[in-house]
Amino acid sequence: MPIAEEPPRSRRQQIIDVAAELFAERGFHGVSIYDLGAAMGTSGAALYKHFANKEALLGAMLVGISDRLLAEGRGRSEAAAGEGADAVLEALVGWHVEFALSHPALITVQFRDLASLGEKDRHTVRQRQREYVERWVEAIRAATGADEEQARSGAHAVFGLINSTPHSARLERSEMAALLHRMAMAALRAAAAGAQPPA
Amino acid sequence: MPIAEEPPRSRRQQIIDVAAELFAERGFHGVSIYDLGAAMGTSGAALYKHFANKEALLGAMLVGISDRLLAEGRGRSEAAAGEGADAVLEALVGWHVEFALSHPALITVQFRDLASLGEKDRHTVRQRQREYVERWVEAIRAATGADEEQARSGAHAVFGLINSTPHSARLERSEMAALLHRMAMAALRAAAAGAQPPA
DNA sequence: CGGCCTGGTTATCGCTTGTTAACCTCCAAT
DNA sequence: ATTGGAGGTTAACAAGCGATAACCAGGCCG
Repeated sequence: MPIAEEPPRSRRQQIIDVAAELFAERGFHGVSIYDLGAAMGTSGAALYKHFANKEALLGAMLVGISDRLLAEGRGRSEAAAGEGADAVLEALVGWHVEFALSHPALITVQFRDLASLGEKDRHTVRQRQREYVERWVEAIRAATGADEEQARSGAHAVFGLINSTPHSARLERSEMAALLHRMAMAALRAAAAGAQPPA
Repeated sequence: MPIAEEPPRSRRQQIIDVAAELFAERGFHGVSIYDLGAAMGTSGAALYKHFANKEALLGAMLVGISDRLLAEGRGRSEAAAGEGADAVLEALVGWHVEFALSHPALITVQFRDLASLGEKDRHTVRQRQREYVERWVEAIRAATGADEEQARSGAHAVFGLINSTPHSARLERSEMAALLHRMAMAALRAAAAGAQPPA
């Protein structure tokens, strides 16, 4: 049997977790297979029992995260759909803030080392990201009346805002979450102000 | 004479510019000296006529940018000081937006590859950055009444928002500038809402 | 008991990388 | 005219990298 995909979790995931930390600090190319082994308490080569190569490790990491981000984002926004357009946007913001605060390393790696991915994985991740952004675009348009391009650029800007978490991190977590949430919502509502007056 | 610092500009700066582009795409460790040479139309080793080593190139680049960011930020905020606290904040936002839109690659590299710097340069850059942030913190506190930690985290968040530019870039430049400006100001005013009611 | 996955080990290979050395070629100024 | 520096060349090197091979220990299953 070829190197399969299944072993449901735990060793593989453990490696991904410590790798995320290292990649976030020094970048994909800045971390050697030897470093990874050392951080796991094993020796470099052991990694190849779990991943075909270094690139595949990054692939599993980034596909995993973009998958989760999208799935949960979709779930939460659908759950809030009954409560109106504003509630959907709040749900998305809440989820993204929560995720960014819980996994700063993953956030960092995701759009620092996307370019180091193999073509296939990169394509997959990009697709998930596009779909995730699309959710946001729809929610923003519905809640604020912004036009499509405003909404798209606004969404990216707010990702940048929320993802800034790894670079500051002074406040307590709950305070930080509240701050980011507040700022993100205010920024989004301001995004629309170009075309329509606030609907 | 040891490898001096002076040649006022042009070849050295030219190298820094194309290096910034490459580093932004693939990261510091993802770009080889050979790649750099090729992008300059010369051959790898030629680089050592201008920089002591690869790290020194990155150093010159990041020290240069943090220098400029701080100097101009200081200048503009002082120029606006007469027109009130709000004008100072607007000036800082305006400058940062302008810079981010003009030099997306530099922005990307600055806080993607800071960790790859030698200790000395890293220290220098960090100091400039801290001073720059301090300007923002003061301006935010004066304009919104936020407390210190809120202002600091808020500043970082807004940097993230504005620096998101390289990742979206669909709108026309002037529209994008207006959008980012609007969003940034709204986010900053929302940052205060934790402690004081809006002053 | 015997077998065989699973997750390790060490040794080794070949390629790439950063860096240096030695040499060449224009200008510009003495 | 010559000299010297600035900027470039090719060749070579040592180190580090990703990857592979061959081998080994233990726990679970028949």
